[in-house]
Amino acid sequence: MKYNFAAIEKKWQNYWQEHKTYAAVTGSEKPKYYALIEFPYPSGEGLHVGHPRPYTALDIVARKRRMQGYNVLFPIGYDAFGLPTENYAIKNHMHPREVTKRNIARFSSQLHMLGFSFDWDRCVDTTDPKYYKWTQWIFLQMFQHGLAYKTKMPVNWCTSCKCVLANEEVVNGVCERCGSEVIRKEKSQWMLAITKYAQRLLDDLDDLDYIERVKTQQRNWIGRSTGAEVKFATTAGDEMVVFTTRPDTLFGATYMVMAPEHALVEKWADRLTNLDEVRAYQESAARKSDFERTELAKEKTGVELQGVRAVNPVTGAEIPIFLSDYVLASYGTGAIMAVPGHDQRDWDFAKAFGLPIVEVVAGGDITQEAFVAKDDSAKMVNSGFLDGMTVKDAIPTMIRWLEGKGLGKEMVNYKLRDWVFSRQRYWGEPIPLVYCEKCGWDPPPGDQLPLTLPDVESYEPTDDGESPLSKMTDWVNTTCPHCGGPAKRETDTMPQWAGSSWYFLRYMDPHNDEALVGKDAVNYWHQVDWYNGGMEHTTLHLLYSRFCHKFLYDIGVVPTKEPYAKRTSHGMILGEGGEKMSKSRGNVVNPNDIVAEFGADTLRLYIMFIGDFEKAAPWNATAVKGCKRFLDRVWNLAEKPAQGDAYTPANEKEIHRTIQKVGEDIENMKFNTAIAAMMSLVNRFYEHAPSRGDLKALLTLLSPFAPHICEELWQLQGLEGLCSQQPWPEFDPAKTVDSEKEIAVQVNGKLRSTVVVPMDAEDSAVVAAACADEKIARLMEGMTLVKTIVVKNKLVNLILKPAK
RNA sequence: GCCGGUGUGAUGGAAUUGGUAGACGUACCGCACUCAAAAUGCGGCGGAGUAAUCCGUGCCGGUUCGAGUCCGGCCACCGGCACCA
Repeated sequence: MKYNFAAIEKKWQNYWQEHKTYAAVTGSEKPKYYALIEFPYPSGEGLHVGHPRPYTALDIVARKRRMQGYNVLFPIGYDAFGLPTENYAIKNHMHPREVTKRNIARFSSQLHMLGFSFDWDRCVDTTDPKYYKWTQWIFLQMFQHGLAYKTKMPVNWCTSCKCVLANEEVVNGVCERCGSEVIRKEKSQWMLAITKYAQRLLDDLDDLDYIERVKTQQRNWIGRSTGAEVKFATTAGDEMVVFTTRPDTLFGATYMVMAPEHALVEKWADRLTNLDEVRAYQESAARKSDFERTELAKEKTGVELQGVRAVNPVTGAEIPIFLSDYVLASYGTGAIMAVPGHDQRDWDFAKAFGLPIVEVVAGGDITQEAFVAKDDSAKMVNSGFLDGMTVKDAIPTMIRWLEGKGLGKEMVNYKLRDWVFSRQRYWGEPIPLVYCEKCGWDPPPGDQLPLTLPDVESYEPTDDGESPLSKMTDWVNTTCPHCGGPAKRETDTMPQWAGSSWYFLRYMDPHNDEALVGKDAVNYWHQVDWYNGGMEHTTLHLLYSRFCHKFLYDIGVVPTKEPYAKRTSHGMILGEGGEKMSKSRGNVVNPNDIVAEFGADTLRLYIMFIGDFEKAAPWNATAVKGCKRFLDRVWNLAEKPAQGDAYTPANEKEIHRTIQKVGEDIENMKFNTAIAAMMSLVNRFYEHAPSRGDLKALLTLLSPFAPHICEELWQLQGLEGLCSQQPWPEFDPAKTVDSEKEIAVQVNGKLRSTVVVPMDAEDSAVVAAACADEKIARLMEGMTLVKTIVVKNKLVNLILKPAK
């Protein structure tokens, strides 16, 4: 009989679904294991061949854990709010809800087709009111705990999406999603105070089992720097507060710079003799997009605030104050002390504006460029009481001096900004707050959640920058829950990342209407044991969800500080030419086509065999055949019942080794070499006919990778139960070793021959065997053996010198 | 500019972490089966050389009995951050 993959795969998928073979059981006596993949955004295009890579990898892990006796939670769901769906709906005059429904149905059937062992009863959909009730609930909790606040601020505005973006969503000055220009716009926005968690998000990384590049990327994004806050007196009376990482260079501060948006400018407006010039500069800076600001980075621009001067607290000198957009309003205090001798940006500005440059750290040539010492052992000069000290000592000395005078203190700053949490679009969770002129912001009357998304006539984004919901006056106008007076609902919706910040908790208890997750469930499942996802989410979803989880920990909803114990990441599947797969390049491979031609098991196998799991790998249409051939060979070996449940002596050692190799490789995500090992075993079975016991071992090892064919062959062998429910096979280390070993013989470090010696042979015996070798004996003629190096069971190196 | 990563046959990639470079697969070549082709099975496959041998893991140098692996200096490509004081 031929290997009829289509029929076999259908048969077993139906069987698993009917029997709920992969259902997770909350409260089971077995040890629990929670394996998680990032739930997909159900786009209109359906799955492409990149999706199954992480899915298959963790499916393999989940299946192996089940065989190892764990109660496994391996769930799936849909992150379905978001712009692509909304844009599609607008274009095709459909309701986003309908588009979402259709896309989810398509994704579901494709995921079923690939035979993943998801617990489908736990499927979630972020756009389901029963789900987003709890997304809204979390937001309200944050609001009530002072972590959500509304403020008018310059935000990133995508000119095409007509929507605000988080910093994390702006890439090289353009919209991460559509690539359009992003400009700065003053808007009143809901914010989440993720910065309050910056230190914890940083510290707790240390104990997590995340791959290193994820940790460093998050650390860089959080961007902690230590230094001091310093107060400068001004001739206007107000203090100017700056942040600096180099308080040791205070003697070299020859001027001050404030961000163009700095609040003191307004306060000092009356005193400024060049107010028109200042206003003009402010306006030109405000008009610049982020992109332009960074583009023009080389040329420093600015304007002096004439009429007010600052006083350097250590030199007592009056120094000028400038506005310049190289100082960012959103970092530190929005103002700096400029030390042109030792900061290149300050140096550039000082040169452009003819300002004095003073050397306070010795070792460079400040007439040529700013001197930024590579280490902190450089010596202070022109710095009064710091003279002669190293930079290392001068920093704390200066901080203590400032503290003593009440002029400053030690200070920590982060690059991380608060999370802009409103979007002016329709297809998102409504923010459940109402505004009353008298009472301010409050949860809606009756505090009833979910606050469902009303149907509107048009989903089009508006040109005035307001959400489409703002046009729904019936819905917008409501009553104040405090005073009963007229109030208005918030019309912005939440960003895409809201629903995905906590979905892993919902999987633990997806049908609970009383709580976002029940105590029993969360105490049982605890946290995700292994989470795999894309690097592109490192500073977005992954950081947001850690923040969200820490907040839920603080209010007692979850028992762990961190959501994910382990985080790994997969490389992208590229098109045949090594370029990214995309519709416009026309190089997208549709998994349906591969499944139709070769079957799901072949696709799963190939996508895991394609290369190093962590690295990008180009798709190769002809190489898929190799995996199909392998399964054909397995089929031909095992389709007819074999005899004998013991391992065949000829195959035994190879089987034990393969069990060890496959088991270890799965744990280390080296799926490609695990498959190579099984291919080798099958090649051996073609030389030495396998017993039924040999085949059992092969089928159980292979079943996490290619579950359908293994289940079928298990049955054809007349074996009991399901292959996928067998215990994971054990290996005996003693049976993996050879009795004899071929070792390399080197002469003066070069490979010259090989000899076979008994395992663990004595060094002297190895040397003797080597010298007895014909080729070696020839090389030794007329030479003296001066030294031998023996590496047990590996090689022997003979050092020879010409005999004199 | 700063921080990561990568560089191995025609090709995707292996290499017990300093110990026989190229496992496994693809492509290609040969043989068997076939009228023939496909499929399948078996064998070959880094380069040069008839051979003995020599050369070979981006480039240059070093450490070592021994380097794809460690160190120093370059080059190329990929990713992240980027006027963060």
